[in-house]
Amino acid sequence: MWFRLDLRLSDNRALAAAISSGARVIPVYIHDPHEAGAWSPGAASRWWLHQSLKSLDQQLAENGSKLIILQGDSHDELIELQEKTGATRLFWNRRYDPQGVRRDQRVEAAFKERGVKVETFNSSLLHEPDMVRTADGNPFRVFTPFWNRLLSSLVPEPPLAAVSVPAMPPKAVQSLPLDELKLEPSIDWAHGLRGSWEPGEAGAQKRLAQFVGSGLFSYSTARDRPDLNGISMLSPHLHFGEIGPRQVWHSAKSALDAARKRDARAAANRDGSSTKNIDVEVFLKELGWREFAYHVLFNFPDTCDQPMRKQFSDFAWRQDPPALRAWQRGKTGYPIVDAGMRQLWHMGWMHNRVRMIVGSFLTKDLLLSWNEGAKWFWDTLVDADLASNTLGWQWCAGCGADAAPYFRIFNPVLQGEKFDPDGHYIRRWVPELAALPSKWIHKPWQAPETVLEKAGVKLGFNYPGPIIDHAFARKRALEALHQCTASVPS
DNA sequence: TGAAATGTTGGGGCG
DNA sequence: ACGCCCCAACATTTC
Repeated sequence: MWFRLDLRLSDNRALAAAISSGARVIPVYIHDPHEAGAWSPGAASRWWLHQSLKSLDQQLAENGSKLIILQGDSHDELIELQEKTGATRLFWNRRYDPQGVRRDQRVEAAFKERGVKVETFNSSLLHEPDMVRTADGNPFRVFTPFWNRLLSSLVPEPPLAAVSVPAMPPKAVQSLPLDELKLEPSIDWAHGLRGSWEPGEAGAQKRLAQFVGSGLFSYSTARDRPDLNGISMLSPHLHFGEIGPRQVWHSAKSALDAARKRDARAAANRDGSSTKNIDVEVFLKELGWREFAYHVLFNFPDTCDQPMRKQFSDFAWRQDPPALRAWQRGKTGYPIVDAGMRQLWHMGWMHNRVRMIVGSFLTKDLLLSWNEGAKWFWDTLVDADLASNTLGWQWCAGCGADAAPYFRIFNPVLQGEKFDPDGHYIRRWVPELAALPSKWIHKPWQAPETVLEKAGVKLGFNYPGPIIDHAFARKRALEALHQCTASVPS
């Protein structure tokens, strides 16, 4: 059983099939740092991967089995392993990113040639990324019709229960010690990650239970509020396959069914206008965006570097290293932007509403390339996922599938006031502004001198003034992007 | 899964 | 009573 981004024992189809084959199962993970080229896992992802592998190995140890860890070219290592063990079959769950697909094809061909049967499964998506097409046979480029089509043609199969993995003889194969993969940082900067997350299947299940139990039925409104805990935070667990989308889907649906039954029993004198089904619908739609991201990346594999809309191919994004650095480090002078970037730096994750705001700020206010944003997120996010990251950044820049139109430019002050009305999110992540009254916390440069002084804020000294004037930046972006998009439609 | 500019409406002040 | 102006509130259009 070749583990990759499916580091769990429950609802793992390849693993379940391997075990039910009745043969002795060798669980193996192969670390190949060069395989994905520029999109090899970033620092935050490697930290997570280390913890997740450790967790999986512990789970396997409880069964008397263990995770065999290897390092090197996947194809070569697997061939060698097969020769050593005489394995007769190879199981894995399919990858759908371009590099993963190519690698899998190569391995599959090699093993077929050697007479070893390869069996592959889908455990990471609700659908095969090339399952649905528009009426004229093309991949979808717009989310809503994609999702409608998927919903009408998809009955997510129920998740599989956890399996117990048969014990392995003690000296079956040599495994590298996990530490030897050097996934963890040599200078320990990961305390913020440790304090925020529990990588591994158990941690994923806890998150899911927590969300379904207390956040699901306020999701449709609370999801936009970075100052609340209204979201599942499952993204890194889903990325590493510590939990699968079928499990999430099923859990949300079951909770809805249960709630409906309760409501029906107690419904005597209520109007029955529960919005629970809306909440669940909106939540499941987010799984849908994940599916859409893979649909797009699978069918347009060069979009991780290249804009999908070709008129953006030679758009003159500015070069401005100091501005880029200010954005990365959360020192733009716009509190909501800085709060987001600092949250990212601290915990390897950012609320999605704030991702849109910082993405708009980078690409439209600063006119820096979305590629820069994608690279930074790739290195700092624990949920860095090639499909979602690519779709998200091209959405922000306006050059991708179902992207924000060029004139949609977020005002960081208004966004802050709308989605963090009491400034709690700012106070948590930008402590130098904590004493400012809510009225000014999203625009400290407009606050009266006396207010700033009382709050201990010295603009330009302990908190930067705005790195750029938004009204000016907006006009500049409109002009540049209008030029770019006007010539050729689509 | 925006924001700003521009247009419209209607109440109230006031000559 | 009437017309005029102001302007807030809301709606529509434009970027």
